[in-house]
Amino acid sequence: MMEAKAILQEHIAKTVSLTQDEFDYFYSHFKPLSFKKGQTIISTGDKVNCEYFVISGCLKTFFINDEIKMYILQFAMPTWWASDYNALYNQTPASINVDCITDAEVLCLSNEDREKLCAEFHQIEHFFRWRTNKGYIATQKRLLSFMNNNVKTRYEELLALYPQLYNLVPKHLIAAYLGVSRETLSRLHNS
Amino acid sequence: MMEAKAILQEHIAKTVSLTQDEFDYFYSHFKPLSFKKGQTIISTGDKVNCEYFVISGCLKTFFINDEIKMYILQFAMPTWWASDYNALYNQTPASINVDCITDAEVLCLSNEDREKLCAEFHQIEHFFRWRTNKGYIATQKRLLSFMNNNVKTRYEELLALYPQLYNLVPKHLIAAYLGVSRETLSRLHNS
DNA sequence: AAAAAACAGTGATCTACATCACGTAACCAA
DNA sequence: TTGGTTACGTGATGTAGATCACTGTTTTTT
Repeated sequence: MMEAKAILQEHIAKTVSLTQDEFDYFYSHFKPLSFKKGQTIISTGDKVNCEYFVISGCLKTFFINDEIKMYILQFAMPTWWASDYNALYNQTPASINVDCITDAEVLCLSNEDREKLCAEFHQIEHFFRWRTNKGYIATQKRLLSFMNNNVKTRYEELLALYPQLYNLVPKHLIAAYLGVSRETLSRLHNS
Repeated sequence: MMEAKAILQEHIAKTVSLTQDEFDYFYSHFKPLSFKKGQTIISTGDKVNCEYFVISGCLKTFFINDEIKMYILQFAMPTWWASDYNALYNQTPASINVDCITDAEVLCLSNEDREKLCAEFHQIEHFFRWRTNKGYIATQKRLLSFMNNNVKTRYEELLALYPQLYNLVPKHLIAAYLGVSRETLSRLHNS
């Protein structure tokens, strides 16, 4: 966990410049946590207080329909942020879940602390505006791809973007991200 | 166009409080524009300089695939913002289009001016962070609905959220928003 | 008012993907 | 080692929605 601070600092520095003192203060609000493969971080119905910055490992944020089907919104890799943002910002019970695909180390930031930091430091508010911006644009692109492309194209798009995923996560999770049955995904290889 | 300023002011006030002087200064960066039904605001390939705040009428932002199929990302109604945000923020050529479903009045804000205002006024940066937040959460919800629900459910969801749409926009545009053929949407009524 | 364009409904057929069912291999934990 | 769970592949069949083709109606343009 030695390098968690450095990883966050480098991540922030890509968008805004903080003095070392400012960053130290910023970092002091994060709580490092370790999780084992399979552990749950947020469950449907929970009160959501934090968002999570991934240092190592891989999380997934997902929705379960009819207690049966799972749809994955995001695979969260190192330097990605994950939470149920709807629940977090609106202080409603979680409607999606977050858990660990692999062992994972994360930094946890509470909603209150984020808002406090945003109010205290204009630069930090700027950082979070840009972070959300990127998420918004990426989600919009994914929505378009969903409307526009068939499963095979979306699969190739995903692997082009995140080649590590192919070996890191089981195929049925990739299917759940693509919104397709695992059988159909399996058959895609042979065509 | 008398009330454009009041409409924007009320919209902003829901998220942040600016003094009248601050708001006057903020407003001075917006340029009022009027468009006729059918007019194009942003076309694929354009350099995108502005985002648009809708005062009256209805815009659509959409993507055209293979010069044939259209997918609508957003119907922009009064007090909504519209642009190709990917192109706007990353200064790349537009990949989506914006045009007018009805006659429309909008307020136009340039990318430069937004960033300048955000840098000058912490509160304004805060406003734009929250606006993007809401867009991000809404887009994520729509993505989930896309994965999870069939056309009929998505159609009912849309009409529940925006009852005006049914009479305001032609059915084939609603089909293009739902990502379904106009024939299928038409058949939905009878079932 | 006439012509043209856009909008809307419906039948027939096609297809991508879902679902069900089954078999096999890999990876655990006791 | 063994039994159990999870992952993966593949055939058979079902179905939501796409596509094509045609018709009628409403709106816009001249």
